[in-house]
Amino acid sequence: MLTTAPPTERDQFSPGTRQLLDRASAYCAAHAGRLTETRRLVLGLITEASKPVGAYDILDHLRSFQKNAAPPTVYRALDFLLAQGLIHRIERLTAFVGCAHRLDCTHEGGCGHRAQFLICSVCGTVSELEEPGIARAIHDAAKAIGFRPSHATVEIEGVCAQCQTR
Amino acid sequence: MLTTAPPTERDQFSPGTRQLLDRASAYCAAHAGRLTETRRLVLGLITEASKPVGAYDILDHLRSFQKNAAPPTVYRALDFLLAQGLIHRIERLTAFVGCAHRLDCTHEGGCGHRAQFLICSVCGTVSELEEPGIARAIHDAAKAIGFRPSHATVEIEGVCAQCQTR
DNA sequence: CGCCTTTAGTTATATTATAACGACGGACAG
DNA sequence: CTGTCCGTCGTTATAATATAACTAAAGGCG
Ligand SMILES: [Zn+2]
Ligand SMILES: [Zn+2]
Ligand SMILES: [Zn+2]
Ligand SMILES: [Zn+2]
Repeated sequence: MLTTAPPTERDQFSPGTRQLLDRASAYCAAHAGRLTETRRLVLGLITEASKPVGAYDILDHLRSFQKNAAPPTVYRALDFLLAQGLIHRIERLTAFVGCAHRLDCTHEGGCGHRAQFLICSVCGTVSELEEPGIARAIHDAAKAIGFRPSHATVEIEGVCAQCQTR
Repeated sequence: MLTTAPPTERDQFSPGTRQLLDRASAYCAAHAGRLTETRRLVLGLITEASKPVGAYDILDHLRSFQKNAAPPTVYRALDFLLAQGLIHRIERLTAFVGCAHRLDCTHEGGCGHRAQFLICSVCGTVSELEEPGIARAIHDAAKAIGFRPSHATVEIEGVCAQCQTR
């Protein structure tokens, strides 16, 4: 009889996603990290989603690949991907999105990636900005009062262009 | 024998805090809200703290006044205080701070209060900014891509001036 | 192979937040 | 006065998010 092997990413992820995962794998290797099977699956699941996904949503889907996945499985993968800069956490949604820029960053090693996020309250999508003007305004305001910033969370809620036309 | 009455806010809150609570009470009355006893205690506890406080920290302290307080007790008070603009939620800390500006706002009714927060990663204090430059940069960037913003969360992590000198 | 480091499995628990329903009390119309 | 309405609160249970702690396996390397 045929054995019922668990599905692989090949069954579930689009070619575009799998290509991104391959690039991410190379990126990790170049930064002293290993995009292991679990991490790759988690990044793939986040990439395939069109909206931010919660950790337990990821866990549910991950279980279709690995039946014994548990919360630490997901959180460890998320920690790694966050450290590599391959995903972002959206604080206001307690959810995660893929980074739109990291793999295209030309600064080899420690690109100071500072993004802002636009959250559409109608369709739920999140888009990522890299506006130097915002980063500069924040930096200047902090400097003016002697505060040394290390990281800024900027999450803008509103209605996206597409949802305004409906 | 003397009855062991539970402590009142008079026993626990400083005169400055109690004065702020009186002003907040008048503010609520002017905005179709009632600063009830529980809400007043929660706002007082947040005001007395020098750092952001979590909902369950508030609950612990609230129980010294009301022994049967439960999570919904605190969260309902927090929801009210957030709606009135008397406190802010710091997303990155999952904690709450008193608003530094609201009671001084001169716009009667619906002051469009848009603040930014500086979180010191050394001492844990949070200070509130109102930088028009940051708000404008955000608004301009959103407008440029057709996004209509309704609210922006800006939380800047770093080291405060005081902690840098040590 | 033998050793060490990283990664992952497993169980339990911590932390934050909300659902649901009934009771109570003041405001107010009749 | 009295009945109704509505905002508030008490209470119990549960949902949703996240981590601690320990063990086992896997991979890199001399
Ligand atoms: Zn990014
Ligand atoms: Zn939209
Ligand atoms: Zn404020
Ligand atoms: Zn400090």
